[in-house]
Amino acid sequence: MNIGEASKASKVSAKMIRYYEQIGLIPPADRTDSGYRAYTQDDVHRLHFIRRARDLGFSVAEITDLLGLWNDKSRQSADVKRLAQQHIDELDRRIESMLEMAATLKALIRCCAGDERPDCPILHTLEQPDTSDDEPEARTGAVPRRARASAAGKKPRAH
Amino acid sequence: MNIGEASKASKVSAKMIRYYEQIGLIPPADRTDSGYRAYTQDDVHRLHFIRRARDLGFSVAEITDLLGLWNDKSRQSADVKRLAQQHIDELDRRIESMLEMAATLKALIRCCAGDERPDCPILHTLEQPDTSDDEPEARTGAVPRRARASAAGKKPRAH
DNA sequence: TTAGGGTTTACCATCGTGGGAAGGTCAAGC
DNA sequence: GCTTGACCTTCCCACGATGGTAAACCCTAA
Repeated sequence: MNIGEASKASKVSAKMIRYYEQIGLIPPADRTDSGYRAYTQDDVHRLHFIRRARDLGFSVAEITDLLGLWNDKSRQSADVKRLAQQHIDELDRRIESMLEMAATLKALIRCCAGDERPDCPILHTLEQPDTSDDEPEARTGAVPRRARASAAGKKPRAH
Repeated sequence: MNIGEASKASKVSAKMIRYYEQIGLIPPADRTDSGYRAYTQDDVHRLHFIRRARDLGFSVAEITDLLGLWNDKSRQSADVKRLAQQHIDELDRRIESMLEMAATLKALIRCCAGDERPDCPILHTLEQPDTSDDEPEARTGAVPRRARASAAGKKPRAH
């Protein structure tokens, strides 16, 4: 099977298939005499597995581990569960971070007239030298802004 | 003020300050005779504005617009509100996408024994050739998997 | 045989951030 | 004065996952 056919069958772009091979996520494909990559059903199966894991937001690094477990017939399901749980935790962290951003913005937007006048609490707030929590560390149970920001949007998925 | 002091005061790293200057988000800083960048209180103020906007998840491109409005004393608050609303919409889309991923994973995890045996519904599901909706287009009101994936995690914020 | 489509590699871009090297500058202490 | 350490400068590289393009090669059907 050509890379194009494998791509269609697995729903992974040819570009990405070559990339996955390059970074070692998948083993180098067999080649025809003329240098074309040749794929088997099993290869497509693995690519599709990858594709579905990506759709669930797993990073390539995490998928490396998932593939390892997938191929390990003596795996312990606890290991898979732990990987998945870690990923869920990460997702939850990022969701939480974005919810906070959105909540802050929604609160600001509610106070903005949104008319022809220049006064705007949104800009006003961005301008303020730290309104709510400012003193460096601790006090309330609020998540440190730094942490919020860091957790915000790693692992892009724009294909 | 040195770039180091401006960095501390604005909570924007020196690296980022230079980068923002390079991409034109902020005007080139004045220089001392020896070539050091020199910042005023106003410059720090602007950097801090940027920092706060980044913390709310605005991209540099969006902040360009926000800064434009900030400097425009004859702005209409409606314009600011529209920008903010668009950003909220984008955040909501990404949150929704990640919630779906997390929900799927949580459902799978509930079915995983998590013990020493190899059987695992998580791997099993990743292995399946598209369980629920498979036929190419439309049918239920489900969001196309493609769209979900694309909206997943743009705009990283890892500093 | 030729035309059109698929494939190969190689490079560039994204976006925002950090890291580091090589060299210049400044201020404090001797 | 000179040294030392902290700072600054520019320039390049890396990340992660993906898309784009270009030049060259291959395959197949007409």
